[in-house]
Amino acid sequence: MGRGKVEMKRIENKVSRQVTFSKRRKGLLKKAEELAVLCDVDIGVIVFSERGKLFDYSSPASLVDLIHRYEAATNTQLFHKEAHYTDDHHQQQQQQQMAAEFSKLQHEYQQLGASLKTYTGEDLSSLTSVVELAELEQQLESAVGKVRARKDELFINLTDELQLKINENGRHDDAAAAAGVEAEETTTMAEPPLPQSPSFAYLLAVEEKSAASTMLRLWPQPDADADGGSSSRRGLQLW
Amino acid sequence: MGRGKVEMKRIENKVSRQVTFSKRRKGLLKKAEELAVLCDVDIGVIVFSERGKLFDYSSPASLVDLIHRYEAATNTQLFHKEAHYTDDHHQQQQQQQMAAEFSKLQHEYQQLGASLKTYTGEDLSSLTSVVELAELEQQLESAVGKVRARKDELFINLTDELQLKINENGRHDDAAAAAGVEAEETTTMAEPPLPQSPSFAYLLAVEEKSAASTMLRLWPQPDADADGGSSSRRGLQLW
DNA sequence: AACTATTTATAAGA
DNA sequence: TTCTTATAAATAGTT
Repeated sequence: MGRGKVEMKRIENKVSRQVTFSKRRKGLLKKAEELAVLCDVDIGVIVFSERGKLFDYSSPASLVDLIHRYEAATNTQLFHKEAHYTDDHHQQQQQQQMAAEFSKLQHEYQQLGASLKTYTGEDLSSLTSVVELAELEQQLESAVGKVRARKDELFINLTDELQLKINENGRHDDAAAAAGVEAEETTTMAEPPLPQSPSFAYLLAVEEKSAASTMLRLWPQPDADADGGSSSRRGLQLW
Repeated sequence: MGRGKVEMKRIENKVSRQVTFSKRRKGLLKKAEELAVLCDVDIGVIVFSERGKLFDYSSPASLVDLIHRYEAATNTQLFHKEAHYTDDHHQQQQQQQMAAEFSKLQHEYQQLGASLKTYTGEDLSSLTSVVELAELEQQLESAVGKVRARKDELFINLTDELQLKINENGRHDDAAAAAGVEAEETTTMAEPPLPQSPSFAYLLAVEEKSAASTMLRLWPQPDADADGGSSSRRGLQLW
């Protein structure tokens, strides 16, 4: 409809193209409006110019509504709306699971804390019977035994090392009685009296406080058994 | 363009309207395509018939892409896409924070567990010096003292209650030596021998296991002091 | 942007 | 629906 037929291909002349775009765009939107009015239907038109400028028409509904209708009609929305929903859902599930684990861990943490307080004797309210208390007492004594054993082990290693050093230096032949007695605590047998050196004396002074609580202890089996017949665990302790 | 002019208003005749819709819709889409081709632009057309049927045209991009471009150009997308983004972002932050707290709690939980193992004597590897071990020993002994005190307190309460019941019943004048000895553990002084009753005997049997570990204990001050000079805490224990 | 020759779209009828 | 056709409308090329 013009002075000549136009080939249905891109107009290479830029000016012509832009002019045509302007004319035909106007015509398109007019046609769209006519169709919408005459036939009472929903129409939306989106046009982007070469430079990216937006021209649109929609009636009677808004283009946004039309887009939603379009998404609903084609399930195109899956590409972002439902994808988002899926992500959300997944994320929510993860978060809920993490919250549950968090809560669980929190509970266990509190339980552990309570156990520790019980073990420290700081809070014994969870133990209501004499039996329970006695069991805890046993456990604690078992722990004391282990700690003491380890301590003595370390202590003896230290003294041995010192002995070695002293022997290498080839001096210090004084008789040191007190140190020997304290070391006997765990070995329960006589060791050669340890020579006294300035550094060794310092160590003994540091340990004197704890060593003083375990001067003499005798019993059939020093094993730290968790439970069982405690009737066999009898002995004599002097401290 | 037809046999007569048409008024720009809804065509009331249904058939005419539908026919016109069909013709003009085709024309509109054709015009849209021509515009897109001739002018090399992006065009999208959405048409819903009265009955809701969708007719669309888009070129060269897909309608979905056009819709995205439309959303981008108008910020219409804020209505759901960006809202979703905001939610996501917020949710992610929350989740990260929770993850951080979870990790922290997990660490603290493990620390507590290690403390407990240390306290139990189960794992003393964290204590490398004799001094540390000696301190733990002291703490444990303090704990033992507290537990023992609590146990004895409970025990004495029990025996007192029994005594009361027995006195109310006004019978049973047998001499019960063993029970008396066990009660002495904490009181450290002679109490009148407790009369023996069937229920009391039962209780003693229940407690015998724990009571067996503290048959006789003598020392200047039975206080369970946390620290201080332990040089004064000496005594004799037979169990 | 206006003009106008011409093409195209389409209303009405079949 | 589709075809026909008279005619309204759109628009290419010109000014």
